[in-house]
Amino acid sequence: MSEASNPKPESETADNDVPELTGSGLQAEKSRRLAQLDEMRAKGVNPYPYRFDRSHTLAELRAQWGHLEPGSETEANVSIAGRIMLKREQGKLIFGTVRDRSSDIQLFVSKAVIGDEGFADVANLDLGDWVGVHGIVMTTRKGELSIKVSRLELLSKAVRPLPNKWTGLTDTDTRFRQRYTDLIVNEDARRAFQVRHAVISSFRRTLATKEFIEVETPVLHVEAGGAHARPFLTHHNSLDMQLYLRIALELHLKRLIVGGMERVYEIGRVFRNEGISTRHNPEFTMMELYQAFGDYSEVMAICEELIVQAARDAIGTTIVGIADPEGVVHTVDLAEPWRRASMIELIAEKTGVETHPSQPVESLRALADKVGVRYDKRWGSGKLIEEIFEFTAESSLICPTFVTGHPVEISPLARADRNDPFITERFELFVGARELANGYSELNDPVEQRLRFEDEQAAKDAGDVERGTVDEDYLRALEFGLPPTGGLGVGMDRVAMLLAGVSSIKEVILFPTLRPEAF
RNA sequence: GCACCCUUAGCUCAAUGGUAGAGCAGCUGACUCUUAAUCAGUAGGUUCUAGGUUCGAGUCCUAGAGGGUGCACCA
Repeated sequence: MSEASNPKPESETADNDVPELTGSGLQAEKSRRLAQLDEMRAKGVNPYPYRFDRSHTLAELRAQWGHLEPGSETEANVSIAGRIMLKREQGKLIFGTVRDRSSDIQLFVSKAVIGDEGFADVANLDLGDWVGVHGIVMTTRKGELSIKVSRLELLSKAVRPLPNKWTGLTDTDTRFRQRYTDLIVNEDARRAFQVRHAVISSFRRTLATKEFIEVETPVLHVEAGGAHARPFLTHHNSLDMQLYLRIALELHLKRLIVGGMERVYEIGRVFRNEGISTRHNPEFTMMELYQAFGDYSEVMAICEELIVQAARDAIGTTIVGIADPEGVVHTVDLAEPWRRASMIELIAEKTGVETHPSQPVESLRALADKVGVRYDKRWGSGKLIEEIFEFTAESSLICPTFVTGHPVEISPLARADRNDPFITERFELFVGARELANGYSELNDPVEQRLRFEDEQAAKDAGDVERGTVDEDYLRALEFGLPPTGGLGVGMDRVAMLLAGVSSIKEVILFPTLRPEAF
């Protein structure tokens, strides 16, 4: 602590023994800081104390004293804690910036106030150190709200230097691998995760007002059903059995509707063993809800309400900028009524050709050829229609759009449309050309569900690895009676992306999946 | 999986095939109202890895590693 009295000559004599203390490479820098810790311990000071009691967060401090006149000095003695982000030394004065989770504040450290020893301790602080500060609330002559420091204690030493204080950390690899560093120096990163949190908590509040019950269902599945995706495979030792990580929440949640819970939802991680892109992470977060006695139009309304409310809660507005696939940003008000259009309507809009899943595959293959969609010989009319839709129309769906009327063939868990046996009462929500949500009137006829499962199994047996199997327990549940039910699934990461205004899913997943780093 | 691009100091970035530099962070010194403080000085490099071409490679070639973007996959 008394380094003012014996500053550097000693460490320079030590240079001969500890060459790492010379220079300013990373190793030398760490050695220098670790040596400070040794000096503190030698004086009986614990450089890693157990706790610190603060009187105010920095936001509370700003709320209470944010409007002081320049040159004011209060009687208010406060204690705050945070991380040193900036330091400006000026002879017998040191200015510092401390940041906590809520805000930041300037420290005003005067040698005359804090004393020689305390002043030397402050001078020895490095950017990144955690400190607890006691002092008086004041403003400088220029009006900057500050704390005139009477005492400062180190709460934890940063042994490794922070990235550039002005440019921050921009290397994406390092940002994602060392998310802690990213969060320290990049305001935008902190903000994106605040938005994500606000979205999820908003969903929970909205659903609570509608009397939905939040549940947790298994992640380890005997059969990976509820979606078309390749699963991750794992193994349980004592049962000596193969298990899958879930690819969807759907089938367990609907069992709960059979059980009479009527309104359930789950926000949970699902896992799909597929490619990684700006829109895909192998593990991501889905919200699925099921509501008894409702159909797809009812959950469509809930979907709209959930997302509009989340926008208000997370960013305080329903107006967002949405980039189209060309990168042009469109200003969109999410509060406006969302467009509803059927898949075959949208295909007709783009191609001028009327399609329907009842048509023979040949005519749809001809259209696919015409618009340039590659297809598999095993695909039926329904799958062809979906592919044609994705290829021709999807990229133009910038404003929120409910696409409805998916063919039965591609919707094994959705109920057929009450007016058209070839399509389902299903919708997908597209915003910014990205699929955000999916919902339908749930198929509750156990006999028809078995036939659909058998079609899935046949496709899987024919080599389509993403298709499903016959889930006998789920069929048994349906045999006990699933009431009319509307179901909804929302990709929470993508909603967070939309509202945070970021273009990569990695910006809203704290620790995205990466190859392991070589150490 | 395929194509293209990137990898240089702790961080952000320079460097016609010809002695690897700067800013920030660090260190030393000056400075009692700074705000990315300023000023003077100083130190810091396995140029991602392994080969190759060349009198000479951060730069060119080959292979590999990691990352990014696009495509494929993703109902």
